[in-house]
Amino acid sequence: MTVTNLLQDTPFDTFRPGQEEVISAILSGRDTLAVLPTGSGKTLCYQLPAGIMPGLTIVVSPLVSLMDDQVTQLKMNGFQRVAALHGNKPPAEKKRIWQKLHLLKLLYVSPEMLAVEKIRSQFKKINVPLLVVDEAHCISQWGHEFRPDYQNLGRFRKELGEPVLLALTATASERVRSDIMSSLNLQNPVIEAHSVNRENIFLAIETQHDPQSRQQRLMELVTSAAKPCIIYTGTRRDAEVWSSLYKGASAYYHGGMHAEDRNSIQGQFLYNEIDVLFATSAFGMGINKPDVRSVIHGYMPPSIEQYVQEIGRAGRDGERAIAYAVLAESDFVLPWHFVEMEIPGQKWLQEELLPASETPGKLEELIEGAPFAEHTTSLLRSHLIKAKAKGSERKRIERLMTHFEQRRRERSQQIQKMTDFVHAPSCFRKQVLAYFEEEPFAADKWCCSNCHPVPKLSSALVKLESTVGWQALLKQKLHVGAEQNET
DNA sequence: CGAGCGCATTCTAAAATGCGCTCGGTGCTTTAGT
Repeated sequence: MTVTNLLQDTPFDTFRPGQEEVISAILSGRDTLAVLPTGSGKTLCYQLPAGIMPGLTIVVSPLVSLMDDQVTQLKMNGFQRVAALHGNKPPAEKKRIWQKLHLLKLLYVSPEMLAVEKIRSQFKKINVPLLVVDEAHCISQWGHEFRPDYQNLGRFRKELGEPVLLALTATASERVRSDIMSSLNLQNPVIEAHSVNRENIFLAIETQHDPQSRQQRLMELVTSAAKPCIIYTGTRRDAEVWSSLYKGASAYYHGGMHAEDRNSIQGQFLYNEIDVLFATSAFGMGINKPDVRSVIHGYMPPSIEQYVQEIGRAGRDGERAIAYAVLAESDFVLPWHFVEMEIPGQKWLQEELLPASETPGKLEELIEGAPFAEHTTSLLRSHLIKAKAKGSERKRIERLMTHFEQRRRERSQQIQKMTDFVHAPSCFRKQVLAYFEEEPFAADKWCCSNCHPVPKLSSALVKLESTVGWQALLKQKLHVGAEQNET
């Protein structure tokens, strides 16, 4: 039986690029790292094997909303033996899932769920042939500081008896790939990687001296930009203020809002009731809106990876789009502040933490009052207070110091590379590809502001309707019936 | 680091200036049940 025959029981006729390779690798028992662009049907890569392999496939997913979306999509496609287990579920439903665990083929969970001892022990009792880590770049992007449970997935896998592992993501530099592989303990995995290059997105970057002129320029750009348009901001306040300053209809979106409001705004943007959205980096993961024509950055992302992820939300339909960044001097400072807030420096470690560890009770007091982000405080707490029973204190502090030093170095390098990137006079596309260690490529006319004059944002749409539009339309017609649900 | 806020100061007033303080991004979880 060939892998293609497996499509018989699905709504699909053919595989998209990469899917067949990934599925074959999994079915032959190989660990797989799949770096596939959004829109390439990543869900099928584990849905098919999960249906075939005996037992329960566990999918680790970063967001509750993402889990629920996937479950809804799969059920709509006729795949019923699937559920999501998370804290927003009413207790009665959670209980039902536990009782029917043996009837399920796919179960979505968060990494935090897997950190709960009682939950892990339940999973250890059943047969788990395949463990999937969706949006696997989170291991590297969030796992070190923000969501440390991402670092424990490797241990969880070992506890389950080393099931086959599939790591899925849309963007992963060499650094992120090796981070994923070492964290999940992937031995000699099959790597199915496709280019991060998005030929249809024009890259433009400019720097204004002061925040006022940036704000003014940003407003001009948003006004003339082809819609729908996402404007990424560095702070929640900027998202709110700029949204109120913008003359047309717009909305804002950030992590400090109530879930209902976030859902409602997201829905309105998805269904074109709002075509201008000012958002922090909270917006985007798992959002599949094909026709976003412009992504405008009013802040500098802390890494090239994050920049690529955010601009990648434009032009998913393959038609032309523009990614525009308008930066101000102050933007180059903000990411350094987040490093300061999350990773204790040598000075604090040497002059505060080390002396405090000599006096009983002083350590707790120092950690609770430390000037760091909440998740950093809890990391210090769990490493130095809760873990007190084992090992010498001095040794544990020294290990932490080495760890923090390395993390500061890594984060600093990412920020520095991003800063160098926006200032460089050479082709932005070539720079991005070089960062991802891909072959150099410069698009003919639709490339970047260092290669060509920036086209008028609104012209993107016009051009598409007259020239590229009919081709896309034809392609769509020819593929009717073969379309897969994007996940 | 630096933007933005409240507050005090400042030539009897009013608006402007300056000081010190605060804040700045991403999300998950606390199984159930007599």
